[in-house]
Amino acid sequence: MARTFVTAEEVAKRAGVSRSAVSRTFTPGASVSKAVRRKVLKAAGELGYRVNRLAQVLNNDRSNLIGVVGANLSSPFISKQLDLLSIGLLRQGKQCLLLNAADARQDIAPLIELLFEFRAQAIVVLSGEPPGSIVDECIANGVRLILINQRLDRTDTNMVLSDDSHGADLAALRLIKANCRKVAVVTSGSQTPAQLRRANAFTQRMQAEGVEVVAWSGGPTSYESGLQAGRELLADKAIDGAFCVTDLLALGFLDAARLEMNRRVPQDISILGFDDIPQAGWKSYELTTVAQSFESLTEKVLSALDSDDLETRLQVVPVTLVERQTAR
Amino acid sequence: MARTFVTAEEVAKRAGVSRSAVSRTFTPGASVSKAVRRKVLKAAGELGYRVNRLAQVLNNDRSNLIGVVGANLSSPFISKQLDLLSIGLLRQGKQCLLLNAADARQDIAPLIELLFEFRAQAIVVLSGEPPGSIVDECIANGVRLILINQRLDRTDTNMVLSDDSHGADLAALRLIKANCRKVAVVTSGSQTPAQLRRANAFTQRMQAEGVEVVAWSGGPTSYESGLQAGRELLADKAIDGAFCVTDLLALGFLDAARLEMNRRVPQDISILGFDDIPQAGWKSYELTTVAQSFESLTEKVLSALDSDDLETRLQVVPVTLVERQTAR
DNA sequence: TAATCAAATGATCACGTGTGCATTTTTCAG
DNA sequence: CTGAAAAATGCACACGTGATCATTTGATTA
Repeated sequence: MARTFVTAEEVAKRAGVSRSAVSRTFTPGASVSKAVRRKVLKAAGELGYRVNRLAQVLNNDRSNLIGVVGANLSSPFISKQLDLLSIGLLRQGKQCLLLNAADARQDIAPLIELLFEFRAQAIVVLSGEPPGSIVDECIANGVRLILINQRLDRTDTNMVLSDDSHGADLAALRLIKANCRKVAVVTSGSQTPAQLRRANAFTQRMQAEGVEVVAWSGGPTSYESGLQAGRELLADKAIDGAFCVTDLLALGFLDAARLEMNRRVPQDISILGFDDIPQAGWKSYELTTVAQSFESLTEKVLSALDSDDLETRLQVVPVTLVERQTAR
Repeated sequence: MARTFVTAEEVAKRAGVSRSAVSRTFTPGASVSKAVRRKVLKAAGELGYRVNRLAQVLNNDRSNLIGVVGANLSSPFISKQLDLLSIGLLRQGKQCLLLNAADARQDIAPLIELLFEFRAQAIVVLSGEPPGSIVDECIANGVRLILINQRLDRTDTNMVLSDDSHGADLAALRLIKANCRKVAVVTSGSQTPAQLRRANAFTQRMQAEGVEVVAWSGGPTSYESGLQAGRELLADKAIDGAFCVTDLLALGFLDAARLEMNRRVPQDISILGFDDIPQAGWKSYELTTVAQSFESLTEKVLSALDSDDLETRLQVVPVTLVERQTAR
């Protein structure tokens, strides 16, 4: 028990060849005769030999390890993202070193430093904002850094993000079309940059159109926070529209409106979300929402990882309004 | 650009000490004088030195890498599991190497072999059944294998699973209490062992009580499959109870019943689920369900990883019935 | 001060690979 | 059959670290 792994040396001895031959057998494009290759593969199979990738990296320096940092991994939005990303990475022959930031407010710098120690080739940040010093360090060490839905004010980092402000604009126009006179904009208490961009763009547009806007903010980015928002905001009978910057918030708000605050949706109030998580399409909700394309986001991230051009730094993915049943 | 990482050698040179001193500075419990440690830390800080964990592993053989294999990472159940697990691993100072099996039916053997190459200390399987040969290989190489909600017929593997049959029993008793006369049991087409255990235990109990049971199976484990099940099954007006072996299925079934097949829940039909995912508690559903304790499951896994006793192989975590509004 | 002992230090080895280099074997054309 | 080119092979080095060991430094006691 607790035996150690088989080494190339042992395989070589058993096959009656040099260790180099073993190494070459498992190195594509290397020069080995058929006969030797066969002997090596036979011995390797019998012993259960596996190349030690950690030792490989030592003189290869291509670790194929991609660090992924994120929080709230069980939220529908992030988990979908992680799902697609991890599938794509595997397809690219890369491995996914996952670090959970647990709390979204937690500083992710220590996690990224940990990834440095593992010589990660690149780091994908699903949520949380890396401090500038860390970004510098990534560049200094040749580690590619890719931020999702995070906009940093620098030109030396890869950023892939949905078109938040345009999405917020779509939401605003939709509520105007629904003839709303007084609308709520709901964000979570964590106030991520993406949420702020959406809320601000929305508010700006609505006010430009002369519609009164009430802002609400609180709690984590969750269904429960949306519920709470609905309970508090809908004490005001005048509110006839709401833009929740996240679907989770919107679904909670929707339930509060219909089931607790006695509103008919969309007759009495129009409710819009953002993200288009699977639950938004469930029959009990049929939420009208601004859809991010998870597939496009992931595709951009993967291509940024794969290609060697460091040109296209900022990639904005278009969003679309998905009409369902919660807007008049 | 694409500069390489700083090595201990360079730090030593800058600090005017030997490389050994650098190594010792970063090795807890090693013998270094205050003065040298200070010089080393200063130089390391200036150069941005990070220990190379991959090189460490080479003569340490404690990689601290834990392989995690799973499919459907964006499903509420699996993602919650992964969330808790990755947090716990980080807290234990271990790293999480995530491999996404994409399709639940996919053979996970190649993924586990890949983890061998990275010298993973242990492997946690969230979903999918590893072939026996792989299990043998894990043991031969001293890699601890931990299966979640997967019961293998061998005594040399760690298994952590919820008490499926008891849970199914709870569900059966609840439907009997609701005076159901003809009930449906819904599984997905993937028919995982866990799903089968639940369905079988349920069916057995119901039939023992003289209640007629109709089985339905199809599609992936998803909301949509539950919807489909509801549409097809509820053409039969006699069905007055349903046990869906997964909450996702149950929520789809519930929506089909109420919104498409014109049933009142729970007056006309009682619907039970299994898992207790967050959505089950949402106000629009209020699903009565058998709850798995995500926390307990994760805790067992983590302790199995941490401790060195290989005694307790099979750990069964109790389940509880959560009463909400979908059972009469 | 001298003797004893603990602490600190540097050189060296081991970990498991891939690869450059020199050498040997095989292939092929004349 | 011979000579040249090509392919295959083994040796040795490098990758970056932790640990062992002998040696040196510093502190403590008589």
